[in-house]
Amino acid sequence: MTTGSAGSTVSIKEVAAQAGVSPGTVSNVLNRPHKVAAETRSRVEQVIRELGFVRHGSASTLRAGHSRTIGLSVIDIGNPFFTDVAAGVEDMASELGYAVILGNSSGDRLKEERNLRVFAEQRVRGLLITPSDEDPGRLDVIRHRGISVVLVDHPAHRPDQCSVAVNDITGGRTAAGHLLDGGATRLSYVTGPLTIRQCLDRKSGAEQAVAAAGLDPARALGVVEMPAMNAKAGQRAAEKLVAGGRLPDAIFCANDLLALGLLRGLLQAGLRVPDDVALIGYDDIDFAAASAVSLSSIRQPTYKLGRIATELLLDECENPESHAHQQIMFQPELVARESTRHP
Amino acid sequence: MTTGSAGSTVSIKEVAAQAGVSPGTVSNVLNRPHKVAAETRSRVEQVIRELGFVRHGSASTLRAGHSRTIGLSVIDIGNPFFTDVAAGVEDMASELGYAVILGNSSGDRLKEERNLRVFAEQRVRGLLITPSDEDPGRLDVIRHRGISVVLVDHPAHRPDQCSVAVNDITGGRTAAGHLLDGGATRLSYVTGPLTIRQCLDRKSGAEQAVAAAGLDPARALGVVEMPAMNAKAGQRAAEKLVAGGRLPDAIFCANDLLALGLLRGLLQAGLRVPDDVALIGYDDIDFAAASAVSLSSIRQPTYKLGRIATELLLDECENPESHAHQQIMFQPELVARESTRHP
DNA sequence: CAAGGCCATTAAAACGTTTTTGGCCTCGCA
DNA sequence: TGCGAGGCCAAAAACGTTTTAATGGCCTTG
Repeated sequence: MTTGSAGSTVSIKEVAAQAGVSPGTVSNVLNRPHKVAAETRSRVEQVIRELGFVRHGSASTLRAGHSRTIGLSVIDIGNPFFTDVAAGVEDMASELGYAVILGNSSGDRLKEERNLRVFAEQRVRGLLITPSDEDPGRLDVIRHRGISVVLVDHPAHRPDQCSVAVNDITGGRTAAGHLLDGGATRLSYVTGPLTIRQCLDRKSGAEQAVAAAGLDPARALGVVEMPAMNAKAGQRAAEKLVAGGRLPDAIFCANDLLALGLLRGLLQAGLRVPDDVALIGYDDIDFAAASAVSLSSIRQPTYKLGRIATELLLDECENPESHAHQQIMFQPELVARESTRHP
Repeated sequence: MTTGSAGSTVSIKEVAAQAGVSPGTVSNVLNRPHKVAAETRSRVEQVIRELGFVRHGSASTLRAGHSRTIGLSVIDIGNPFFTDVAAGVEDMASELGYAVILGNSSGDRLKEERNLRVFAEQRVRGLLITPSDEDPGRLDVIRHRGISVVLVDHPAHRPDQCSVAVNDITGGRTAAGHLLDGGATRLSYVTGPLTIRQCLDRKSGAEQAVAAAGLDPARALGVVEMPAMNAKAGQRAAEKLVAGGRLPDAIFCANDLLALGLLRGLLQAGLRVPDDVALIGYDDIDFAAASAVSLSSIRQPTYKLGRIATELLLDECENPESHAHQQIMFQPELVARESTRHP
């Protein structure tokens, strides 16, 4: 008999009665075990097990003023990048005893607002968010409630704010530099909307690399801007490039989904990768290594991003006085595979 | 001035005072708008907006006895299959005003238990779970708390339980049948652990198809069982098959991740797909269509699975008396692409 | 004109914890 | 033996909402 009776939920009071102590003592066993005598403690713990007591999180939140949940708002849970981040968040949160409420905005501002509202209602202890645009106002209404916010995959512009990001300029420079190292002189950058910071930064990096190679970015770096960042858009980009004639020597895609679609389009058009055209993606998602011509990419520490962001957030929540805000910037890493194999 | 003053959180009492009504009336405006006079209602709503009031979810949960969150426990959030399901759950829950707490077990039973505990603490209104094994006992401790459970991608064995699943036997039969239709006579089934129900059911289906074609399953259907179900395992399976000589005419993989890895392994070994060997996967994840040789697959209504499961769950929670338990079984669908193009 | 019924609202209790305050008991020391 | 200190625990208030029972006013009806 290790579970309580069916259907009913057992409260701290019943545990207290059964153990012959007061509810306050049971609460202490739960939250400040060191403050209660060893013998009493073990007796209470025994009863807790016997009755199958589990704390009522809402009552706890109500009285304590804060919950043990954090909110995670991402732009596209279907993108393996965010999935990996979410896995990191979930693991770290779980280790620290927190639950994660997931909000997926799908890039829709209305959905994002609705999610923020839910987070506010749930009185999440803190919020992890990859903002879908640069508007800081929406976050203020959360912050004004006293909820800490950590930006994920987005550098904070203000010092009173933690953030965890990866240097996209370096990444863009590395990717383009790698293509140039392979002998390419005419590059294309296939990207999603340039209103997205990541896309824009990677473009800047690529331009830097082109300039550093003594070329004129305006001539040597064509830009193909697609409305979406998935495989379908990548394939359309390939068709566009092929139809336009005068293919570049090498192509840099703003993410791997685009690159995989592009790869397929190129192969279907009878082109060889990397012989006719080299190709590099971004994110190094699992599928990059598994595609027919394995895809070179720029690896980001996604899982780690999620873990660290969670750690920062909970440190800020639990130790507000000693907490030092940090804007962490990781460096991405080149992963060279077949799609950019140099001749 | 549409937001309340910074730092402090405004309660229902302050709204009541400001609007010149009692807290109970404000609560009624929130929960039973029809019970309050139109004029009073609009006045209260006005004040709510002005003060930026948002309901304290925990207080509400505590008093009302149930929350507006549901738990979602999946086996591997990194698998696009589950990601799609999660997206469906999240969308439907959000539409119905519920938040989703995500739990990822990574196939680890301990993590699953920990997640269930968190769900219990949070007093989730209901639970969606893809059980990682057949043990029903773990769920009983949740159900005994009065929390409704809907099984996802797993048929319920009991009539007092909702479930949403896809017929894996039909799927296996369809996949193998398609390969046989293409002229194959020697098949291989590359699968994850056969302790996983889905893997086993798909195998049964494949055996049925082979038998229906007048062949002996024991001879015509080789089975390659891998410990994992990702691309890496698929590639190793390819190496295994190639090294073993005597390749099959066609290969059926228990999921697309395996198939994509296998595809790469075959191509690297200089084999042509589908000319030398045909290949079909399972799940029809996005990447299946984007691989160099586009992958035939068995499509499951994943997103819909998530939506319907959520709908069933919340109907059960909100209308316990009128709710009729349902065990829904969808039929999967063949998606033929290049990897099984018949000569 | 009085009685009864209906409607909108209020007052107050309750949900299950946490936390503060204070009291008892024991132990050590003078 | 007396006193102070400190450890352990009990009692009670408080968190913000929901909900039930009660109240008051107004309208209808006899």
